Order: sequence, then structure tokens, then C-alpha cells
Amino acid sequence: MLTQTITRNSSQAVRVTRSVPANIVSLGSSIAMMGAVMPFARNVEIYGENETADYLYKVVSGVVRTYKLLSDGRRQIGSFYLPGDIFGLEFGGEHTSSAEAVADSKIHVIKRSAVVALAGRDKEIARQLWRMTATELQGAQDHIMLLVKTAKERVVGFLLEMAERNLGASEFDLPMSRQDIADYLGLTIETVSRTVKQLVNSGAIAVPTSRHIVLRSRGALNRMNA
Amino acid sequence: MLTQTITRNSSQAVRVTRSVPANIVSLGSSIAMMGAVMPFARNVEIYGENETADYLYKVVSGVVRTYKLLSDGRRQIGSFYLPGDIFGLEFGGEHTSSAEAVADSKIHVIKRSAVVALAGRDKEIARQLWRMTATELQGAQDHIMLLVKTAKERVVGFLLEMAERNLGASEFDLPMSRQDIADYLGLTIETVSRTVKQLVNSGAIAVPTSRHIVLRSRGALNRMNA
DNA sequence: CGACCATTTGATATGGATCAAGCGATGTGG
DNA sequence: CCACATCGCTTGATCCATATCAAATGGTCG
Repeated sequence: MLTQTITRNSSQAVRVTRSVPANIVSLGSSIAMMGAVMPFARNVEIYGENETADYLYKVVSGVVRTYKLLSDGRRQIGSFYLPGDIFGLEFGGEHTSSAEAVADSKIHVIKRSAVVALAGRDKEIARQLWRMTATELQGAQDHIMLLVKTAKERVVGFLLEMAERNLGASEFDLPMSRQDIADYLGLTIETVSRTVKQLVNSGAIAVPTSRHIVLRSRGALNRMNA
Repeated sequence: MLTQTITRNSSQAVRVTRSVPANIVSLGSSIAMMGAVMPFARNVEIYGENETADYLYKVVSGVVRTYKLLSDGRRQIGSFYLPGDIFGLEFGGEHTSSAEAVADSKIHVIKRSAVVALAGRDKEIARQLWRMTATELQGAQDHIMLLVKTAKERVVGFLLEMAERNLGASEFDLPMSRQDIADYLGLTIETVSRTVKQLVNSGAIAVPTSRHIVLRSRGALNRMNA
């Protein structure tokens, strides 16, 4: 089912932690000054499930997917992370999913211990760590709702979600493959492909190239979204 | 599909907050001394989706389900909460699901503001709030993995989860109906019923009464769990 | 006892998976 | 720079797991 390079990228982030003023309020901005930016090529693993979570990550450019495998090889993608998104934050010491670059990406890598230490001193940072986990939870709950819907509803839900992530644009590129979409939605690529075609035929969307989506009728899409 | 009493329980928790020593370490125990225990009858709503999250809750006895409804009435149960479990904690101000008593239950109700205030003073409490959210996240991720499996795998997964929650006992009562199980697993009650029957026929479990489960072969069950 | 609700069982329908092939774009080696 | 191999996506034919529709059974409570 999957054909992916499992080449392990073994280079490590160079530690560039600087002394950080105590009144930092935004985790995102404090992250910007801690750690280093690393490039990851398409399909390269960023971390593996059950590995020690020594770092957290912020997408600078590109896209990342997190996923879990079932024993028989079925893959379930948990989330896609776009530029600006932070991922890999765990409460416990281990990653609960694997992470890979969907496309060539630049990722800010920050030592977890540095952030946790910062949170110990700065209540606001601690609060933001909590909020990030809460946001992830919200996303997982939305994902659950997606997975109990029909194929058409799942695809529509996915496209609307991607549109939102693109600031509500009604035209955008999909950075991930049909297989990625299928594994995110719990469908097969054939079903994704056929469902997209249906949406095109109904005039709700246009797909000038397979990776480019144009939302033609939000109304129709929202109605199909249950 | 659903037949449930939507009687709103309008009584409010009496505030019984006492002054709490600053060195409290366990959120669970601090909760035990804040707020009041309230009874909720079977199928009575504890809170509704989008309501202001003024309280959080700890199950003293009985069982609670949280759920969301799709516009057409399909219900997805997010979690079941058993005695000792805390639920209803939100990072933001609103509940993201509704909550109902599955059976007659006693619930400890705590003012959220009291806990948040406590967390502002006590770093350890703040950390526990974060951990609770992380635990919820973990549960939601496990739920996602359940929802992409076959019907048999879902039912087996559910039974193993319930066994774990009963301290690993290989014999336990199900406090919830087949409809609740179906709505948790994203299946119909007929499929749940038939799948359970299959497991009985294969000798993996016994079901002396519909609400009582005996795990006969963990090995077989684990093998079926993918 | 009788009514009601939960669960099971049976018959049939169907959405999405599977199996198989074709097509178009992309990149690579000669 | 072309030719061919490869990869990602689509399309078609068929199958099957689960839903749906319908009815019977069982359990519980007034």
C-alpha cells in the first residue's frame, strides 16, 4: 500500500539556544530564537513513534504528516502541519506518532528541555503548552467526526478544512498525494478519486490539475458536509 | 435512532469551596474538597455542547458519556467516563461536547474558576491540567485508530479497553447499551450484536447476559485486534 | 400480567473496497 | 534532447462488509 522512502535522516539540530528574556509571551516567537532550522527532504522521517521526544518542531516551509501504523501495515494519518504549525509536542517523554515531510520542508527544531525549563519559569509559556495540546485535542475530535461520515462528506470536509487552513481561500494547492488524503480520511485512493470526480461533475469544485482545487460553490459543499 | 430523555437538570451545584492548603499536589484530591456531589439520573444531560464551561466534573459513581451530534442526528460518542475519571475540562470557555449520565450517577461538580485560580498559584496543579488534556488527546488518538478498523476489530478493541478500565479484569459488566457502544464505534447496533455473537461462537468471549462480558481468550482477542 | 424497551435474528441492499488496467506527467539516462 | 521508465492518478468491473429494513424474542418494571 505504501511506497515510501524510510531513509532515516540522522543529522541533528545544532543547539543554538540563546538566553531568552523572562517576559517572553509567545511560544511561537520564543521558539524562533531557540534551536535551528533543518531541511527535510520529501518522505524523510522527522521522528518515529515511541522515540524519545527530545525536540519539538515548527514548520517553516513545506508540509509534515504525522501517522500511526497498524500491525498489518494500514497507515492512519493523524494530522498535516503547514507553515507556522508546531508539532511533536508531547506531555510524556515519547512521541505517540511518527512524523514525515510530505514535501521538501524546512523545520525549526527546538530542544524540548529548553521549552519545558522556560515553562517552569514563565507561567504564560506553560499555559501555551497546555493550549497547544488542547488545540491538538480539538483537531483529533474533529477528525473523529470526519471518520464516521460518508465518503463524500469526508472528502468535502477535508477540502473545506484545507481551504480554512489557507485563510479561507477558495482556490489552493494540495501539498499531499491522494494516498495521503486517503490515509487521512480512512478511505482508498480510488474512492477519493471517484468522489472528487463526483464533486467536479456536480459543479461544486473544479480541479484543473490533480493537486489544485477550486471551490466553486461553498453553499453546495457546506450542504454536503452534514 | 436515538431515544433519549433530554430533560435538562437545572439544579446547580452548591459552592462549598474551602480554603485549600497551597501545597496540594493532586488535582483529584483537591477536587475532592471543592464543590459538591450531585446526582444525575440515567440519560440526564450534565452539560451541552457550546455551553459555557463553568464547571468540571469527576465521576463518583455511575458512568458518563460525552458525544456530538451531526446535523442529521447521527450521534458520535467521544468517551465514556467511569468512577474516578474527570471530564468536562476545557481549555477554552466552552464545552466541545455534550455530556449525559449513562446510568444513575453521582458526580462531583467543581467550579472551574476555582481550579484555574488554584493552577495560577500552584505550578503542579497547572501541570496536571495540562496532563489531563494530554490524556484526553491520547484517548482521542486511540479512538481514531479504532474507527479505521473492521467491525470485529472495533468490537474487540472496545472490549479490551473496557477490561483495562476494570483493572484488567477478564470479567466485567457493560454499563452502557448496545446503542451507546454502536455510537462509540461508528457501527450499527445490529452489527455490534452480530459481531459479539461471532466472538461468542469462536469461544473468545462469553456473554451470560447481554451486559455481562467474560473474556475467555485474551490471546485470540489480541490477535483479532490488529 | 401486560406494556415497553433493549437486544437479537433474518433478509436484502448498497457504499466503498478490491482487483485490474489505462493514462498522463515527470524525470532520468543514453 | 529524446525515449523510456516510473509514479501518481483515474477509470472500470466485481465483490463483500456493513447498513438498512423488518420482525421476533427477551427482560424489566409498573
